[in-house]
Amino acid sequence: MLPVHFYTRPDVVQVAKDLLGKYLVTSFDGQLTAGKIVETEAYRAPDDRACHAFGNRRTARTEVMFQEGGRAYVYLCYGIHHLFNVVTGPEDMAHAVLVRAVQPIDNVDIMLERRSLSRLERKLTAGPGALSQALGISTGHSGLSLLDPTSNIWIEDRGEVVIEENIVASPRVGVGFAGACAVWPWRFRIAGSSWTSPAR
DNA sequence: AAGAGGATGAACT
DNA sequence: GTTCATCCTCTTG
Repeated sequence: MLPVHFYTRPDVVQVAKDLLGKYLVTSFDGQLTAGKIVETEAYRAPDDRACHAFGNRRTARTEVMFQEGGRAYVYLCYGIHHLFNVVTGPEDMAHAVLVRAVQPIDNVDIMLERRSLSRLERKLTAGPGALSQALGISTGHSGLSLLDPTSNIWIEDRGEVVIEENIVASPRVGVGFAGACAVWPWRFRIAGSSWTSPAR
């Protein structure tokens, strides 16, 4: 389990890069599933228009983003998809990292069943809605601590190092509404990974 | 109280 | 490449 100071650093862009190669793990009803994080995006209030907490506006939904780093922020997108984010930064800095894709690692059969798929293919966990479904994460888990030993969701360092040269940066996906912020290169992928989401 | 729109994915052509 | 499912959240009145 990653220590609290990994999450509370003030530079959310750096945390988004550092999450590449870490392992996102869930354990619900004794069913443990895990995937290696291969794609992330950074979101940063108050100056980032694409961030739900743009302008440091607090709502019931975004309140968790203002808490100290190390919690899950999960919200519903397009009425269907549950998108998993990691809250970062100290308290009152509404920063978060969206996990956009993982490589399936542990108990792939359980993930396949949750996604109603019969064989291992990229769409099992490529895309933020897809990986949340594969790992069993939903909006009901928003606000959960990733540091509490009794938590059902946490992130592990399994000793893998992704060097800067192997990180591909590009503009974030689906944020065309965000004006000038839309071109900020805050989407990060592990170079050469075949498990990242399709570019748009 | 009502309406608009979204950090997507799947199934089409 | 295009369409559309589907519902919560936020804005406006």
